[in-house]
Amino acid sequence: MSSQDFGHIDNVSRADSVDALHKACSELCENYGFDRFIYGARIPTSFVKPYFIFISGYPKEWRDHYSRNNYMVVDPTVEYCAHSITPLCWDGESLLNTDNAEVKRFMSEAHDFGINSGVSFPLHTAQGDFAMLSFASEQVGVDTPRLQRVLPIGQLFTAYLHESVRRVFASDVLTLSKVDLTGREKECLLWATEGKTAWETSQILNIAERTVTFHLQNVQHKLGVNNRQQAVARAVSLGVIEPQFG
Amino acid sequence: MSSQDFGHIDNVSRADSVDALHKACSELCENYGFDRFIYGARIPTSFVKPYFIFISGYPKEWRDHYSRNNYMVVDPTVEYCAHSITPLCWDGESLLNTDNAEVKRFMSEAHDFGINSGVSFPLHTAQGDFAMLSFASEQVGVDTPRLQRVLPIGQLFTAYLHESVRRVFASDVLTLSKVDLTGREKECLLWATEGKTAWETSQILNIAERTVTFHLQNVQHKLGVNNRQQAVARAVSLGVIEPQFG
DNA sequence: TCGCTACCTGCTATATCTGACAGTTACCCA
DNA sequence: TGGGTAACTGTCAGATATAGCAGGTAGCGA
Repeated sequence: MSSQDFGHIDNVSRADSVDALHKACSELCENYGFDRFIYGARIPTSFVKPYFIFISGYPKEWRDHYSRNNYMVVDPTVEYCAHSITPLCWDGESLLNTDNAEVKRFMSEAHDFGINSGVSFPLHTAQGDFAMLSFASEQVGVDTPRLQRVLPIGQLFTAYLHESVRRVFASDVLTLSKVDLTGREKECLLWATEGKTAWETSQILNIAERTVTFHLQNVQHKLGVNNRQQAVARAVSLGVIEPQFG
Repeated sequence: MSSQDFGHIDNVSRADSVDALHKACSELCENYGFDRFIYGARIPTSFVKPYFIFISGYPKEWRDHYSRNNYMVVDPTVEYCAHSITPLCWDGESLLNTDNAEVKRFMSEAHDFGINSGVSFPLHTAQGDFAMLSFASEQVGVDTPRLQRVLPIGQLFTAYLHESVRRVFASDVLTLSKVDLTGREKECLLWATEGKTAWETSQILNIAERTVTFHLQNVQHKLGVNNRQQAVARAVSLGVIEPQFG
């Protein structure tokens, strides 16, 4: 861990364009002796069709092949990162020892594009975002010293990177979580997530049942959804409401 | 970043008891010149009454005072970490400059217990857990070099720590997310989160409306919930279903 | 062959939600 | 004083969910 690493963190924090973000990743990647990097994020705009953001330092041909074949659902590093919080050190060699034919094919094709080993950093946010940053090497087999060096800064860098991505990609999709509900709306929604009916909630809050449905209707409109269960799903996944501390 | 740091990571990864977890945190804390540490996690067993886990190296009196006053909802570090992904370096001095009287009181009371500055590492998981690890110092004002040293390893350590916590605290609350739904059940649930009615889902999946409600009923029973909206809320917050990659 | 699981379907009665009607009260700020 | 917002309430019709009844098929392993 050198003070130079904070230069990388600074750079990515200050980045104000996609190019600057790309450059920051690229520099860190190179600095730690990796050949390629790729960052990907999944924003839960919808469960069926979420929004994806990529910043790629991978070969374009491999990226095209990857998306054409919908490899996101096959890629074992994605599978791991989507459900974990600690970095994954991987190498094609050992991942080939799988009984899953699809994964096997995937890894051998990655090999053809010079992706042989690397490390992936998973990230999850309170707003339901899932992101990961991977550094890849042409080198076959694990290089423990290099991995040990990159692990701490990589984990930290990924967090700052994603923060900047949300800032730079200030598009509509990312402002969805900025719906602000009133206190009552949140309360009614909270009890709805707990499986209470409008009548039950009315008893809890000491108001009329009609009032509860009124607030929940307003929530539905604000979130732009069809019905109560979608409102609940959205609110939970976007972190609009969260488990209580009190 | 020294190779000794991986000793800390190793220790926490291998920990098989609360004491061992406590020891691992304590050692890292001391190693980086901090006086106190505390780890807290919120498990979304319920939105109204989630489950909390603490591993505390804070003074017992302060902890008691803290929980008696329900300071979790006041503590600005908790507020920050609950919604962010990057570490927070804080010092009582600057946090006293707030217009919020409650926060002001909180910080000055923390000061009385020797909590004057520190750093907090937030963590969020795909299973909806929120956790944070804080290191605190009696020293007033920020010590930049020390912070720069601890930032990378702290972020990484927090991830491994939380992973171990979930392993060690293998109680019922943590196994809730292990409900396994059948393929059809997940599909029906997925469309329910998208605001589709049972009839609409039946059209999408080319099955009878009755079959959709049948699967959703099974989901409700498996999750042990009262109705569809609670099923949706639970499934989303526990990560039982997630935004699609395909 | 038996038991288990996933998956599928029909009927009925009641509970609940949804949407559109039409309001009232209180508070804060310009 | 007017305008905005949050909170609150009522009625009614139609859509949807819930809960119980009672089934059927196909595949898989003991």
